[in-house]
Amino acid sequence: MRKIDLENFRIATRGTSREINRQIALNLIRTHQPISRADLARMMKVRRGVVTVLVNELLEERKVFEGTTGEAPRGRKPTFLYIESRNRSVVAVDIRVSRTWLQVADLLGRPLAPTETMATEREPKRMVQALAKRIMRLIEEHPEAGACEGIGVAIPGMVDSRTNRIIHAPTLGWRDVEIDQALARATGLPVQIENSGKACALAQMWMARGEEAQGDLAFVSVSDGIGVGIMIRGEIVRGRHNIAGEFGHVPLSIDGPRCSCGATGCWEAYISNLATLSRYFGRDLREGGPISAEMQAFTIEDLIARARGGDGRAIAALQATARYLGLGLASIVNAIDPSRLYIGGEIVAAWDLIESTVREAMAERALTPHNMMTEIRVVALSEYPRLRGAVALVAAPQFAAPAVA
Amino acid sequence: MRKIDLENFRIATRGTSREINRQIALNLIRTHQPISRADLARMMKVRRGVVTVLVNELLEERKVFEGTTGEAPRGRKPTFLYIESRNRSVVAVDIRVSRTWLQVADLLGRPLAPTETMATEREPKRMVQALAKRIMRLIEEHPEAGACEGIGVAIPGMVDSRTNRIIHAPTLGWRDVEIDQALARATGLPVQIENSGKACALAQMWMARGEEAQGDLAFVSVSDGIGVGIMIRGEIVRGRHNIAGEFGHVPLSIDGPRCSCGATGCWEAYISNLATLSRYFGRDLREGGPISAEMQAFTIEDLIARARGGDGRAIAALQATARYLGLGLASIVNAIDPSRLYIGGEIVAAWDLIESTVREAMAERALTPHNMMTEIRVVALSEYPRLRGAVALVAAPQFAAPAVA
DNA sequence: CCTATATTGTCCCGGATAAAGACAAAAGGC
DNA sequence: GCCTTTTGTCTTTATCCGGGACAATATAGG
Repeated sequence: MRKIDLENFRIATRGTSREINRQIALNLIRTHQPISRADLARMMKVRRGVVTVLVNELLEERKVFEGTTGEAPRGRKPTFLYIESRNRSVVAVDIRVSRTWLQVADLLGRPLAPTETMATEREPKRMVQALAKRIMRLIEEHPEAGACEGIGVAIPGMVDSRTNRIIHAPTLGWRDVEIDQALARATGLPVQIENSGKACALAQMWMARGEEAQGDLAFVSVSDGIGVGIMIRGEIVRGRHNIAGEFGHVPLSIDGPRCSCGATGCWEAYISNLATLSRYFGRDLREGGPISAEMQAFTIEDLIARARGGDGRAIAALQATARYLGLGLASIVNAIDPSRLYIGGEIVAAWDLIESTVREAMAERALTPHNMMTEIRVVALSEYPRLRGAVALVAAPQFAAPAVA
Repeated sequence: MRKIDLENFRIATRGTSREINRQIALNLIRTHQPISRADLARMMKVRRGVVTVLVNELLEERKVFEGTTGEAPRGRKPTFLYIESRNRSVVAVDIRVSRTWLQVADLLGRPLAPTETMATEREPKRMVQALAKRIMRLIEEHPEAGACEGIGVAIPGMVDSRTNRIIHAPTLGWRDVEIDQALARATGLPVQIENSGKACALAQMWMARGEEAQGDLAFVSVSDGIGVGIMIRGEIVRGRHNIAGEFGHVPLSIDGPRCSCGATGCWEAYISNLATLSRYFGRDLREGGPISAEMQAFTIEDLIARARGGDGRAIAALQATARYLGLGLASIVNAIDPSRLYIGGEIVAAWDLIESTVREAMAERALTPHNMMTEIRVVALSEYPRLRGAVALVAAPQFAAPAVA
């Protein structure tokens, strides 16, 4: 039951019904392709006549195309409909401190070329220039991908959803930076920019099929920082300043270790990669002492390898992180009660080692038996969730529900 | 940007546009009454002809009525439209351990009779009988209120939103209890039942005017327990099992005092009335020792009175609670980024004493300057937020946006 | 009192849409 | 060759928004 926003509503006009039904049809084709007009009509519970009209419009707009004719046990054979994803591509960009990843994908998120990387320039203007150059080259090198419909950029920081400015990206050291318009000018393409946690959550919702596409979800990315994106009723939870979802800075213990945000005892201070490595090297989490050269050169992947090799201290460090991960997940579960949690980040490579600890910790604090059992899905690094998120930034709006009432 | 729920969508039919526009008109009348057809047309940016048709339907359904003619500097005088709230009433019920409150109100939440109370029976079946009897008497005693359209019940516990069963109400000691159907049978009226935090949030959103009706909000009720309700995009955040919003059991410190939920260090364990009183009486929060007879007879109102009288220990206890209240609010602000926070409960009687402490603590952990400044509104006990919430349970659905796509 | 002007509310017609059903097209079985 | 089944298109009808005309009502000014 939704209240109508009386400061910002949209009257239904003559075209509204058509718009709604066309978008439903488009989405059913997206999730069920290949599909015939007759099947569409059955799913939508309308007459085939209506579907014919809707599909004709979608064909004319080149949003779908007619493919092969299918098989039927009797009667006329159906002509299959598909989303027009040929000749329509998206460039996805994932900017992080360590490196920047790029990918060309189609509108449904399927990669059209191997993932590439480039160095991340710390100076925003130089970064935009380098990025634009790289994107143009990428597009030229892949003419088979077809016309690029836009660039999606995932950023480890807060983005103003109205102006698209980067308000603050702590790890990059960017504050109040505008890159979307500069990038759009340099490439001549529309640019969508969003916080990476929110982008990941968006992709999980839009690219899921069947059961997984249902219900609310939270995406938790465990990396240098903790990125969280929340989808409720098919929408990103943004809040007033588009900074909702910062569960990384909800405390586990208000007098816990110091966090990069200035507060103490944030979840992030317990489970970031730095926190896990610090535990292994015996660095004082609470005071945040100097980082040794040895630790500097050591990655979370190295630590996981040592844990698999039987290194007791590595195992202990991982298990401690796992426990705190589970305790924090319980906070999300109690606050949002999502249907599913997605976990990404380097640490999922050790999921088989930590899963039981995570679940136990979560069960400790989850309020109800149902809550304790909340499904957890691991998103492997090889799935490039942030790049998929960046694709979704461009692709999802084309399939979104029309705003009405 | 919303994703269409493909398992549960609604096609637009011939009547859909009309349904949408009629509901927009109804809501504009609700928030702007008295209002003329011509003004409605201007607000909706449609021709007056369309409004005439919509309003005629609303008149026929007895949802609005034509009142006096207004004044105009020139030209034909407008006939004002009003929501039909005469002859349509709601019975609101707020069940709590200590007592049960009742009120008769009109559809817009305006009280039609003084609030009444009755004892709360601990046995559900007996409670339903007593409640039904009391409600029938209340309706008989107030024939001027008009036909009762339903009973709204606010409960300090978790309610299954599908079946309307009370899953667990810890303070009442109820577990898996069904009272809505029994109450409906006994009274012959439709019954809506909901968690009191969610009901309060619903009322704040639906009964607000102007600026206050905009944006997302969270309602925090500080009492025996901590009830939280969250409204995002005009909808209650329910989650999968209708238990979302339990920020009361998000920790401030995982090794903090024991909480009634079984976990330790929950926000509730720091700021519930019991926690504040325990601080005053020097009772060990961490171990949760026995409650002295003196403390048993002492209420939070008594403590506030002593603080106002200059009792240093009372002031300290209140300030400690205020600080923890602010720290927990920061969690909500970081997680949801609402436009406004509403605070209810007995402690708001001391708001002038604790406000600065609350805001300082909130600022300590809020992530951005904007976040720190999140508006806080105090809801006095005399406004009976839970009763208003119970009214909203019955009234709001009549004004809700039609579910489409 | 009459006229011009302004405002409100109603009515009618045209174009767009969904609903229902008829019809053509296509394929297999007897 | 005819019947049945299935797909997809086309036509008709009722509903609804969009636009404009028009009546009703009130004020200002001569």
